[in-house]
Amino acid sequence: MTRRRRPTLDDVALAVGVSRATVSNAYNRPDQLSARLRDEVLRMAAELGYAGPDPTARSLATSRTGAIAVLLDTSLSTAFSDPALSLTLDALARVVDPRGHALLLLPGGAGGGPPAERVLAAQADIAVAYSLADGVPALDSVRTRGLPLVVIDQPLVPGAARIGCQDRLGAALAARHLRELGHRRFGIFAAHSHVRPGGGALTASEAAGAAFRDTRERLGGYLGELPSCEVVLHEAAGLSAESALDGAFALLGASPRPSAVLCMSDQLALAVLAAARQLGIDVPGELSVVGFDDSPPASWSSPPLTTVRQDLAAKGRIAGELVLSLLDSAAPSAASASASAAASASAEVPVSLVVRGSTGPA
Amino acid sequence: MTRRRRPTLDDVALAVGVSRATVSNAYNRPDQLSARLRDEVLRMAAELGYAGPDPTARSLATSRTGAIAVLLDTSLSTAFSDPALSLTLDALARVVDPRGHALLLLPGGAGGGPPAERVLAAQADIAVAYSLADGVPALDSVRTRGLPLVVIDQPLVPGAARIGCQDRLGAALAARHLRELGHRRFGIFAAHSHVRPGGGALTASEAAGAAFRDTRERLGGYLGELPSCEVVLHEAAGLSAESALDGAFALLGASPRPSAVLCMSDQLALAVLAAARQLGIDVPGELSVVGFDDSPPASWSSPPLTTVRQDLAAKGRIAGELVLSLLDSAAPSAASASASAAASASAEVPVSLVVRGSTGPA
DNA sequence: CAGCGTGACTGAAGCGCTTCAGAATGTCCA
DNA sequence: TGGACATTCTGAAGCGCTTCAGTCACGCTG
Repeated sequence: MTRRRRPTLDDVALAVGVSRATVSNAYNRPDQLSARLRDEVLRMAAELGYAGPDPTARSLATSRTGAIAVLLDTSLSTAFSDPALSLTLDALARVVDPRGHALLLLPGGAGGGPPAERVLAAQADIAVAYSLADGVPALDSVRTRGLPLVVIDQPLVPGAARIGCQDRLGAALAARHLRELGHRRFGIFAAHSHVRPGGGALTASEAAGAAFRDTRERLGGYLGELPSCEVVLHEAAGLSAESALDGAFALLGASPRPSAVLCMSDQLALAVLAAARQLGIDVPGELSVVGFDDSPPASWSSPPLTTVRQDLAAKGRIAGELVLSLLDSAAPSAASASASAAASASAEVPVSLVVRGSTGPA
Repeated sequence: MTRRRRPTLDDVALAVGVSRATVSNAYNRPDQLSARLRDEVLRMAAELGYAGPDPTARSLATSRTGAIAVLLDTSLSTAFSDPALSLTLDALARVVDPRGHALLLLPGGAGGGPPAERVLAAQADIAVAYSLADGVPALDSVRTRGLPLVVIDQPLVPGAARIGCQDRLGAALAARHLRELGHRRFGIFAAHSHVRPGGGALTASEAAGAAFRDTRERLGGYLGELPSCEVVLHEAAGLSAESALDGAFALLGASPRPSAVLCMSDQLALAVLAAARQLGIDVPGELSVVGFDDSPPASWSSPPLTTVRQDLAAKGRIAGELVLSLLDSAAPSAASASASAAASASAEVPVSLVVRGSTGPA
C-alpha cells in the first residue's frame, strides 16, 4: 500500500470547493465564516484525515512556535534529581500552558549548559536559563539569535529578565541561627561548581570564584555571619547523590569535626544526614545541619531538616509571567520603553529560615 | 532606535553577492562551495548579525523539526518526582541528542495525558508516550496526525513501537519472595490509577480494571503467587508523596495489619517505610516491604529497600533507539516491510529481585 | 582540437500556512 | 429606491529556507 501524502489545507479547500483562506479561517477564526460552511469544512477535513494546520508551517507564517527553550546546566536526570527544578519548572509550565506554550528541554553538555548549536537550532520563541554557570556559550547563542531571555538563579544578563532568590540573606539567616545556638566550628557544603572539577576542600577565596552566582552569594552570606569561626569548605564532586554522600563523609571526617554544617541545597543536607546516620553521629545532638530551598523531602527526613525556605512555586510562576510579558512586548515591533524596562527587571523571591529538628545547641 | 528586522539568508546572499542557495550551502553543505567563498559568507553573516538558518523555516523546508514530543500523564513536578522517569528520559535523550533531537514536554492535564490540541499543535517529528492511561485522547491525536509513536510502559498501540518491562514476572518474584519468608497477610500498594479518584481500598476485581497496564500486570503477578493469603489492596489518592504517605498509613492501619507490603513503585515503598517508622513498626522485624523499579533512592533508605530491579537506563536507551529507527524508516516514503515490522516490535527489559534489608521472615 | 568529466555556483520550485486588502452579496433604513 | 454597512469569502503575497536540475567555465585526455 502506498502511503499517501498527508492532506494539506489545499486538499481540504479543493474538496469543499472553497479557497484555502476559508479553510484556514475555519480553524483560526470561526467568526469569519458561516457556521454551516465551517461545519462542512471540518467534516471534510475529518473525512480526508486532515489533522489541522501543520504546526511548522503555521509557525513560519506566524513566526511564533509555541515553545520555550529551557536551558539546563546538566543532564536531565541530574537536573531533575533536584526537586527544586521540578517545582520551579512545573509552576512555570502552569503559567504558560494556557497560552499554548510547551517546554523544550535543552540539557547541558560537557561545557556546562547546552551546546551553542542546539540553542541556535532550537525551535522556540524565548529561552529560559536555569542556573547556568557564568559565561556559558549557550547564552551567547541566545543573544545572537535575538531570543528573549529569562534567567533564573543567575546573574542578570542585559536585556533579559531575571528572577532569583535572596541567596545572601538566606545564607546569613542560616549561619546566624547556628551561631546563636553556640556553634563555632562550621562546615560549608557547596554544590559542584566547576571550581575544582573533582570536588574537594576549598579555600574561601577559591569558592568566591565559583562559576555560579548562587554559590558565591550564599557563601558570602554564610561567611559574613561567621567571623572568628573555624570554617571548612567542601565542594561536591558532581551533582549526583553519590557524590553528595562522598562529600558529606569528607566533611564529617575533618578533624576537629564541625559541629554544624551549612549546605547550599537540601539535597546536600540530606546527604549529610545520611552520612551522619551511617557514622553514628547524632543529629542534632552532636551535629547540626541546615539545608537550602525547603524542597518537599526536607520535611520528610528524620530528623526533619532545618532549612532556608524559598517559595519555589512562586519563583516558577514569576518566571512564567516574565516569559509571557517578554513575549507580549516582543510582538509589537516597536519595543516600548516600558517593555524594555520590564525586560531588564530583576526580582527575587523572599527567603525565611524554617527551624525543624536537624539543628540544636552546640 | 528602531529594532531592525532580523537578517535572513537573502540579506547575507545579497551582501556577499551570491545566490541564496550558496549561502544555504555554506551552512549545510560546506563541500558544495569553495572554502574561500564559505569563509566570506560566514564572515558577512557574522557582520550582519545573522545567526544561521531560521529553525522554523528550515523545518518547513526539510519537514523535520528535531523535536520529540514527550507525552506525560501528569504535571511536570509530579512526573519528575519519580526518579524512574528522569532516568528513563535521560537515557532516551542521550541516545537521540547526537542526532540533534530535543525533548518537547507535554505534561498531562485533567483528562490524564496532554490535551488533544496540545498534541496537534506540537512541533515534533515523533511522539513518545510514557505510561499514559488507556484510551487518553492524546493518543488519538498522535494517530490522526500520523506521527510515529513509541510507547513506554503502556499497551502496544498498532503501528507504534513499544518498550516496557516484565511487570508480571517482577511482581511475581516479589510476592514469591515474601511468601517464602512465611508471610501470609499482605498489603498491596498501587499507584494512583483512576480507579477510585480519591484513592482508598480496592477489591481485586476493581484493581484489575485499572487504566494503567503496569498496574494491572503487577497486580496479576502479585496475586498469582498469593493463593489463600489475606490481601488488602490500596490505591494512593494521587501521585504526590503526601498521598503516598496517607495511603501507607491506611495500609498499616488495617487490622489485622499486613506483615508484608508489596508496592508498585519504590516511591510508594519508601512512603511505607516512613509511615512504619512514624508508627514505631520495625522493618523488617515486624513488617516487610518490597518496592518496584530499584531507583537510586531505594538503596539509600534505612533499611535499604528490597525491590524489583529493572534497568531504567536500558529502557530509555532502547526507547531512544526505537525513536531513531522509526524516524529513519519514516523518511523513505515507502515504509519497507522490515521497517513496519520494527515499528510494531514490542520489547521488555528484564527484571530481577534485589533483596536488601526491608524484608525478613514473617 | 573535439569531447568530456568536474568543481563551483545559480534559478526556481516548492514546504503548508496566515493574513490583509478587496470582491461579492445581502441588509437596512432614510 | 439607493447608498451605507455588514457579512462572507477569495486572491495573492509572503514567512525563510532547502534542494535539484542545470549552467558555466575549466582543464584534461586521446
